[in-house]
Parts: sequence; C-alpha cells; structure tokens
Amino acid sequence: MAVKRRLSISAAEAEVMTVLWQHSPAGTDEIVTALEHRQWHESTIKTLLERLRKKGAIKAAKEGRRHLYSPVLQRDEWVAQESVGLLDRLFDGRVTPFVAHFSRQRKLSRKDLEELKRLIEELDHDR
Amino acid sequence: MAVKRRLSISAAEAEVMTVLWQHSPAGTDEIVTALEHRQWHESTIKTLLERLRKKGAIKAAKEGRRHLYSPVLQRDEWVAQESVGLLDRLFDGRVTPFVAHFSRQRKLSRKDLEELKRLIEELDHDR
DNA sequence: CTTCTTCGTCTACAAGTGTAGTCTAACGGC
DNA sequence: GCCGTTAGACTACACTTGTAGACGAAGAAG
Repeated sequence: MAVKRRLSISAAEAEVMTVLWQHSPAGTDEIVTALEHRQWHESTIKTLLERLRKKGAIKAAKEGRRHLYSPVLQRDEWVAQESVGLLDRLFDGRVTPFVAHFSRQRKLSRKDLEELKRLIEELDHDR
Repeated sequence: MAVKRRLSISAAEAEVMTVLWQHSPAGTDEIVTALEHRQWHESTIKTLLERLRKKGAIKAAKEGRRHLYSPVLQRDEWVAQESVGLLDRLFDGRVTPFVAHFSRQRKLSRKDLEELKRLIEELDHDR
C-alpha cells in the first residue's frame, strides 16, 4: 500500500499544480501558456515541474520527446493538508474558533451567514 | 502613522512569538525555558530572536546587560494574515467552502456543530 | 545527410530558514 | 583590580525556494 508521505508544495509549485488540477495531462507548453499571467520564464516553469516530479507530486508520461504531466497529489488531499495544518497550528485544531476569528476580521456578509447556516443544518441532518 | 508592512514569520519564529504572546516581556532565558520541549540549543533561539527583532516583529528593551523582549506584531494580526491568506489561496476567500471541506476531512463532531450553530446565531443577531 | 529548433536536464545563485558554534564585552565575585 | 561567566553579536552551513541561463540530444525541415 502506498506510503502517503506528506509532500510539501511551495507556493510557486502550487500554482503549477493548480494548472494541472484544472486540466491534465498537459505538456510544458500548455502549462506555460496557462501561467502567462505570472510572467515566468519558460525555464522557471520547467524547473518547477521537475521539482514536483522529483517529489512525486506529479508524474510524467513520454509522448514522443515531450512529457505529459499529470497530478499524483490530488487537490483535495493538498487542500486538506493545508487546512488542517493551519487549524492545528493556530486554532488548536478546531474549526469554530477559526470562523469566529475570521468573522472579526472580514465581517461575514449576510450571504456568508446564510450559506454557513445552511451548511450546518445539512451536516446536522447527516448526523 | 505606522506603515503596516506585511512581515512574514517562519514556522520556527512563530513558536518563539507564541511564547512572547503568552508572556512578555521576557528574557532569553525564560524563552529558552518555555521552549524546552523543542530541544533547541540556546544559540538557535537567540538567532530566532535576533531575526524577529530585525524584522520588527518584536522589540527589545535593555535591562542591565540583558534584553527583555516583547511582541510588536500582535497575535491577532498574525493569525488574521495566515487565515485570510489560506482562504484566499485555497477557497477564493470564502469561509463556507472551507468549513465544508474541513467537515469532509475530519468529521465535525456534534459538539463542533453545536458550537458553530451557536456562533452563527450570535453573529446573525449582531447583524 | 546537415542544420535549425525545441525539449528536457543540469547548473546557478541569491534570499530565506533551521540549526548551531564562536567571539567579545560587560558583570559579578573575590 | 583580575577572572570566570554569560548575554548578545557575528559567523557558518546545508537545504529550500524563486528565478533563470546553458547545454546536449532528439526531432523537424530542407
């Protein structure tokens, strides 16, 4: 069974992952195009891809002389790691204090409150 | 008026800040003691303190030949930065998807749900 | 076949981070 | 006043990260 090693993704790497999470497999050129707004040189993106591959966060399939990359680490997994990590570090692993704090910072809009209320009820029903 | 520059605190530095947030002003020795569980050499902690001071996250007052450190960056501020940062990066800045995702990972306990419900109602009342 | 182009790989390099050792000046004890 | 102790300052060093250039091999073009 796969040993799910906790692989850590840097900010820049996460942006590359985001592209692949939206559309994969993808070649370097596609990824470069998708990241145009970042104004990274092609080399930079190649480096990030290579680092991600070495870490095992993505895999590359040969297609001719090119590589087609696909995520191995799933977005859900990564989001979970980040979220749980933050909650543990800052809020003793509990979600309520997080919401409370957040509500003090950026006032939650009425819409947010409605959404949240609905979500809670839903969760409540499913037990 | 103070220009609130966004100062970034590394993980190790945050641990030192945590000590100061709990009790300050504090001298190096106290901080070292408070961080015994980390098994860091005294030098390490001195370095972290110095880095934090240079960044302006803490300030040092001379007391004889020692320094007494106090936080400048407040915990609330930092927690807000981290939280908002994560929400923006991963959840489009919205809190509901965060709670939703979290609930799928670590099942929210009944107690969590109750707490959350109470919090929402409260916020709801205050508009 | 020779040449141009294009990929992927290797190398680079400064800043930040984790972790710690060394040096120096001032303090406290005798 | 001299000497050991000690606090803070300075130095170190490997690893990660952001950012990119250089190089070599394989494919495309003619």
